[in-house]
Amino acid sequence: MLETKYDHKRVEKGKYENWKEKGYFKSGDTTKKPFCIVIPPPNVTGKLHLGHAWDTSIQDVLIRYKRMCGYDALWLPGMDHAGIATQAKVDRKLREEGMDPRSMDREEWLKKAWAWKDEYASNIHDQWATLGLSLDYTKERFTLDEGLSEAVRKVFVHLYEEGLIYRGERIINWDPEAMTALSNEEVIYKDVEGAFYHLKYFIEGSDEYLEVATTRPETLFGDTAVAVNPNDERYKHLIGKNVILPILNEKIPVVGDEHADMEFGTGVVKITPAHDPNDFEVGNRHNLERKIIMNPNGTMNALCGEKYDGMDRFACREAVVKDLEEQGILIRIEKITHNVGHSERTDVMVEPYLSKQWFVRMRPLADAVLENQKNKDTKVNFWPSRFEKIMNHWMEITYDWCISRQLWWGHRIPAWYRGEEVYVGVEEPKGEGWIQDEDVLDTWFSSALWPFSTLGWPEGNELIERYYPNNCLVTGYDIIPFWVNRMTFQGLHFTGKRPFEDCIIHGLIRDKEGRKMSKSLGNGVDPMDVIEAYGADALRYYLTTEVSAGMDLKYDEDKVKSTWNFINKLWNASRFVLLNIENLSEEEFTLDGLKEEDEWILSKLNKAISDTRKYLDKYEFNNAGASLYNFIWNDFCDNYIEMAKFSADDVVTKSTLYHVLSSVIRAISPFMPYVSEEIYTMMPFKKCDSIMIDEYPTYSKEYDFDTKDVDDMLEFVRLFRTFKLENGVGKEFYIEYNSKAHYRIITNLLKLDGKTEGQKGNASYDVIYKEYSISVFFNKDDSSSIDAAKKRISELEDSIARRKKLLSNENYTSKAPQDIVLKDRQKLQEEEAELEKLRTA
RNA sequence: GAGUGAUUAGCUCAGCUGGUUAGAGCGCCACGUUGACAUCGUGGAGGUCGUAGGUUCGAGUCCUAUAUUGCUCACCA
Repeated sequence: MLETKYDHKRVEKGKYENWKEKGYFKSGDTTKKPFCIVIPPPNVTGKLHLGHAWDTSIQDVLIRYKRMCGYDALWLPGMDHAGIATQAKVDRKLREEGMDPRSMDREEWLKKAWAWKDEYASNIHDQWATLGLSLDYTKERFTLDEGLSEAVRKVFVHLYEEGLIYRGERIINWDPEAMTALSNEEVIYKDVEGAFYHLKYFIEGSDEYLEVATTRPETLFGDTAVAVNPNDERYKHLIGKNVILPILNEKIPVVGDEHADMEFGTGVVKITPAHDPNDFEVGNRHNLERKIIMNPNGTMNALCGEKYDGMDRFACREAVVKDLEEQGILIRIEKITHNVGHSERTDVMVEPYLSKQWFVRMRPLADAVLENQKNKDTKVNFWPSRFEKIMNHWMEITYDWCISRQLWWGHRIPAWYRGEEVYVGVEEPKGEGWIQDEDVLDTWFSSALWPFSTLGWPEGNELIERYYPNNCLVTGYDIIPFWVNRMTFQGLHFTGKRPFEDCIIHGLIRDKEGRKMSKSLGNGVDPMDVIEAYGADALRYYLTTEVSAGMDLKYDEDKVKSTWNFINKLWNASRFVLLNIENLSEEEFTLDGLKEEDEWILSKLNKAISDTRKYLDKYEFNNAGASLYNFIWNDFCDNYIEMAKFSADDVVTKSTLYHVLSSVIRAISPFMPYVSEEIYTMMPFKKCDSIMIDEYPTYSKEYDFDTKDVDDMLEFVRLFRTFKLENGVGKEFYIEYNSKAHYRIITNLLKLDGKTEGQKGNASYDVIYKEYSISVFFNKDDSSSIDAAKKRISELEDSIARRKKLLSNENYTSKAPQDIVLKDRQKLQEEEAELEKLRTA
């Protein structure tokens, strides 16, 4: 039998292993309609955090719900190799062990990385299990699997042949620590303290100079021109002349280019084509030389002169400024705060760097998405819909995607070189002397294929046929640019279909103060610690029902605690029911001859179930949770169970208790799989071996009744209690029933049995509501304190006056919908009747 | 600079296509251990829904402006 207290550790122990062993997580029953979600693959870099717990809990609620609704539910698990993130961590670990990762052999290094992957994958599996996620492990994939790698090569080659992938020299975002290129999305802009250094660039053969302001004086070694606006009257005449580049004392031309903004600064810009994207464009327009003056690790190279060769870029800035000052070139230093790009993974300042990289030509792919989003039958539907704008905006402004990374951990680019020859193909080219590109692809290049590569694409097979497009994708809004957008254009391009019909977007987890959870702030919370303290069920319910769709969530442990209390409440209600229906058999079970309170709770149950289903179908998990919470706590525990106590021997009461409890635990099971299973197994009879393969409860028309009478009685009970408390009636009092209404439930709930005999007190009061009226006599020295009636009368008078005024407004009665006006008229009548009774009492 | 959210009770949040007297949890106050639960029960206090206009018979909800704050994107060398 159940303990008096819910023990989450005992309840959750062993259940997951049992479900997994019995094969309940497996998909593939082709007699059913398919429903498929693929998990956003977590990085194999570490532990899952609260954000993962939130994201996966939502998916598990959905998949369990659909499974119980009779779908062949596939939730496909997997992980992401997470190129740069993993490589950075593996390198760090190797360094800690005294090894230099960069001097290792590539194959040797990869062995270490795979060992790391295995270790972390196993941690993640344990965490998934603890969370209770019903993932179909028979279909688990990893982004570096052979099948997925083949899909990646196929996509690369295909896009190359279509001219949508090309290799070119461009300014890209360079991470000098990881020593790799980055995409725009991997760059995070932060405000930093900096300065404008105003410098003199002397005009050749003259004492005159142009005043050039720059935030990066160390890049002057790469300057190959100075630009002024061709319409700028101040400098127009200088176009075509030369200026002297400081320190190096080289001649560089003055060019006229629109890029120079007359309004900004001095109107003169130094042009460094190899180290600034705008300057690169200017350089192209004027055929300027591209001087790369830095090494890949962020140190200066020989072009900067002997003094600066090998110096770190930041040390070089200081040294250059000092030299310029000594040479009288530095006019002044103006302190400013500006936005500077940092690497998402290593947090170092990103260097705009001229480099030969592979790119995806985005425009045609993005346009296809924009076009498809106009078709309501084939578009990706966002929930909430406002997030579609984020995707569309990105599609409108996106430009070519740099996909090559100078890393080892990832899919090696399927391109081979032999002298000037380039070969791009799925397989290695035949013949001697071919050398494969050393670089790997951006992690997101492979994740973009996840919805179909995991199902076996490019081989056409029954998995693709059956589960693609996926029904849903669940992720946070921060991932839309990185992932959702790329899945969408790749899906459209390669399968001709959207990758998923619905894209459910949630927010970010923040700490109690609203700050992002991060390692540097030390405000992170480990979901495993929360589960240890309150159980997976409490954490899951809390995360999935706390906020409305798309909103951020401020994590508050007290709320997890109160969710635990809610589960304890459900636990104890179940305990009461199970104690009372211990020997109820399936044959005895009957819902014939329902009492009015039975009809009442069954109707409330119906409402709760249909609301819950309605909300789950709209992915409004918070509303679904609230509807179950209110039903369980208010209707079932506070009211029905109290009423049932007075007829607990009745087989109809027992059957009703059974029916309600059985429905409730099934309805809440997707949120709380463990505790619902525990209660399910203790039911005297049940349909299945596990709640997770039983049916989700449905609305049943035959058990929908008019509940007004019981609602009225409960309202009377509330008024009676209020009166007793406010007037300090205490336990000793005497009552008289004043009307012929039946008082069975009221008498029981208020424990009025035996209150019709004994001493009448000196004070008295009539509690009246609708057809119910009871006079209460009790002892009180100061009977003048009884003002509850006055209070109620004045409430009624106010309300009646308000309503009369409203109903006398012809604009209202003629323009408002008639059912609403009718309701007002009825309500007015009721209030007037009640007031009349109170006055005559 | 552009886009997009938020602003409702002390705190954290709900509030669907506009409908009467705006809800929940936690916290607070009073009372209460009757055999599911004190991790509980009963009752209560507490909000002019950021501000100013407008549309409407009727606005937390729609429109305009504005303030504060968050996020995304783009940015000035």
